[in-house]
Amino acid sequence: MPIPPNDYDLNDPILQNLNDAQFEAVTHDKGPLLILAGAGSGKTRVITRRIAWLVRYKSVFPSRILAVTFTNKAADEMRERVATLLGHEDAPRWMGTFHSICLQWLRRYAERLGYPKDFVIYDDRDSTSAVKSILKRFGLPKEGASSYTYFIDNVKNAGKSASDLLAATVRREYVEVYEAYQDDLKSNGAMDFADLLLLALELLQDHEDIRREIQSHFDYVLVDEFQDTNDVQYQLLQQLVQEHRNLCVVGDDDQSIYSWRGAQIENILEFTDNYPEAKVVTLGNNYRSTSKILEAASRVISYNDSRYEKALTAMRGPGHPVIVHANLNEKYEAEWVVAKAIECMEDGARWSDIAVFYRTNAQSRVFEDSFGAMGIPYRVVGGMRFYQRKEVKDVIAYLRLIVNPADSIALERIFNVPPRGIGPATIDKARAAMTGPEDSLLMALARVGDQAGGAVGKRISSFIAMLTDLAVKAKEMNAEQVLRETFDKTGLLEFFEKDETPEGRSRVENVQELLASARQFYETTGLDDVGAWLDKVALVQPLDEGGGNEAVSLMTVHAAKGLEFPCVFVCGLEHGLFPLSQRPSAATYAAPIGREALAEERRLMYVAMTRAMDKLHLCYAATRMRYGQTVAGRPSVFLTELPRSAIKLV
DNA sequence: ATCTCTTCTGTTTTT
DNA sequence: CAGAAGAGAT
Ligand SMILES: Nc1ncnc2c1ncn2[C@@H]1O[C@H](COP(=O)(O)OP(=O)(O)OP(=O)(O)O)[C@@H](O)[C@H]1O
Repeated sequence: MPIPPNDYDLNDPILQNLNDAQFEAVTHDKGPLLILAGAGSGKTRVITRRIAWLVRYKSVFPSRILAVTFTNKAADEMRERVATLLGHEDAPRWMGTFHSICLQWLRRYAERLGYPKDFVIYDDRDSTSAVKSILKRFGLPKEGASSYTYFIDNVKNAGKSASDLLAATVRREYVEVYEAYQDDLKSNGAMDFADLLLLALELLQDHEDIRREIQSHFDYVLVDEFQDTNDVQYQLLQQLVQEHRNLCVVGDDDQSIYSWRGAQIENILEFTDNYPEAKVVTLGNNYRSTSKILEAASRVISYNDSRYEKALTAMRGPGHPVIVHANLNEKYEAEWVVAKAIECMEDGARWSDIAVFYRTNAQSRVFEDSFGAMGIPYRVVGGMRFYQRKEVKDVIAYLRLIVNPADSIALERIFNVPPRGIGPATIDKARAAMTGPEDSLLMALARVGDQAGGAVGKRISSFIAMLTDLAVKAKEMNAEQVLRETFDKTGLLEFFEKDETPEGRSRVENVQELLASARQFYETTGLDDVGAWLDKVALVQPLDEGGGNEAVSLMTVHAAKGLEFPCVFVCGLEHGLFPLSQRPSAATYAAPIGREALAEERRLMYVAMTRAMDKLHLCYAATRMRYGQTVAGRPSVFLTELPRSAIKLV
């Protein structure tokens, strides 16, 4: 029985501290709902409260709500906030990224699509390896590998099939490589990130019974950061809510920063074309930033055309002006940031209130050095990702091969790590001996070994016996135990330990950390299945805990999306770096930047600036090391777009 | 097949 | 300046 509005208990934490527009959105009943609003206007607050409201006031079962977030971290945070409002037992179970949600469905239904239940997930490096081996097979130059990978990812994110491509004007070899790639992954029992979405969509579109089953699970679907969904994701949503149309999407077109991953701003701007009956709520108050910060950010984004203009009023006082500072080079820049960070701390901020943003991960190095030199705790969020490191990938490749022996990319990685007398020539033979999609590289290698006999044959058969043995044992073990057993049987850890260079030692540390992460996974989830841990490893990048809770955060602007900090530094504001130009040649620092690309860079700048609550610093360096060479830069256009009245040059 | 030394090549952004 | 890939020696 719905409670009439005047009976709402406004002291209920679920309904407290909401303005009229927010309240309206939170308590919207059935049917589509679009919340299109600027930065810091409380969009995430609305979506969180709305979930709680549905459960508490509409008696919706928590398990019948699906909430999609952009990152796993955002999902964790939302789960935590909803749990605070409702208690842990009433927090919805289905909260996560599109990828993690699709994976859960695919684990159940993969066989219906001709994939094994134990399929593995390829990251972009694995994809590139797969492409390279196809190029080799086709006799095409392997230099182009990344452009093929890029092409394949784009095509899949746009939801196009091979036949769509043939119609379009795409070079034939691209289509051929694309098709070979899909076939290879399938026969390897592997899916890449785009497949997780695309194949989940296929489940819903082509399998009536599965569609009904999944659709009947959810009464309400809510999506945060909707401006960064791609076509496939949007189609998934449309399938899910087909019957009840209870779809709530939340976003800001000015914060769309993932077009390179297929994100379509049109999804949010044209939402009402697909859902004409949608209720549209705009939130016009910014609660996060001081008015000077908001004024500066709003001015910058106003230089973009074709936006959906949203009035945004600062709810806070003027505060400090935005500080703009020029530096001699990137080292001075980092030192200036550290000095200013110390000032912030002396003014009462905690280290964790401070964040440093940059455009590219490579820039983090100097800041790490400078904060480290002053003994200030810091953590690098994202960055050179842990699970992508060579040694970590090697270890994981063993586990993948144990779970899924068809994974040829994993086998090619580790067949001779540590060296066991099986060389590239032998693997080439095995590859040539493969008979078709039903065959696997590992089986072919076994046959080659049998035929060869002698020393090589013996090495191969003992390698295969070892893997088989591990696979049998793994069924009875959790991930940590399998890792230890693998180290024991392969001598992998000793192999890494033999290298006593600093890099070698850090490799060993990373492998140890991997063990710890596997142990922690088992302790927190109770899942003793190696496959479950591999899924987690593929989808969730670890939050870098270096420096503990009380640490300055260093991250790319992309990683900062959705976050807020009292004290923010946006660094490297040079033409060619931020905005970044696509082809930075060695000689000239900056190439021309296209209009659309510049607009997206500007949105990125807007995201960066609007993360700041109290203090915002913008800085750049006159020269910077790039490719080991010092190059001169000039200030970013975005700096020239700042309003005089809100900034202070120091 | 393996090890070591040299060349080269390349850089957004992330699920 | 890396990190990967290639060449050449053992
Ligand atoms: N009605 C309100 N009264 C007071 N503070 C609010 C209100 N609504 C939101 N806030 C605060 O404003 C800040 C921004 O909220 P939130 O993160 O939900 O905004 P957002 O629209 O999701 O931001 P962005 O899109 O920039 O990530 C938060 O600190 C939140 O607690």
